[in-house]
Amino acid sequence: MGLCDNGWMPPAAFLLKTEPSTYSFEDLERAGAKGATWDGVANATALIHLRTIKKGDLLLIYHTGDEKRVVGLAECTKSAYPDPKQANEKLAVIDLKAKSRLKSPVTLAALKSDPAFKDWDLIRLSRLSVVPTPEPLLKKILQLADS
DNA sequence: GCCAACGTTGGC
DNA sequence: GCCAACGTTGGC
Repeated sequence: MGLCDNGWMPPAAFLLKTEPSTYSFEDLERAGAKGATWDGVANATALIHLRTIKKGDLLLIYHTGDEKRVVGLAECTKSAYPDPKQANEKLAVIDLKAKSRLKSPVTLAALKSDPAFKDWDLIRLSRLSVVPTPEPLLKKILQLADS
């Protein structure tokens, strides 16, 4: 007997990176309740993480480039599935909708300056675009965002 | 299967 | 604009 026989899993959290000039949190907000499909993830490691994202998981949206900061929260509305626009079965996407903008965005600099985050993949693997986010770190980020 | 060359991401 | 830190590709 496993502990998850009914298929329920507590919501996990992930950070998703995006270049805001390509697709921003504001774009996701404009998509409203119907949300959007998060596609374009091609990196093998990022895809492994993306495929573990389930409906109901919390998503931190991070802007790369000039901003380099966590700007908003979103929620997965459809667990990972093969990209319908791609022939390659390995490519996966999720659906998501915006939840809320962070009161005060959390900068990469702020995260780097806090030793609690030093082993986190966002810091360790700067090119990873889908970053699993352990609960304690999620809590810290949400605290920093409200301050 | 190794590795040199090249391409990409994203921070600096 | 540069480059570190990857990942990918293709010749051998």
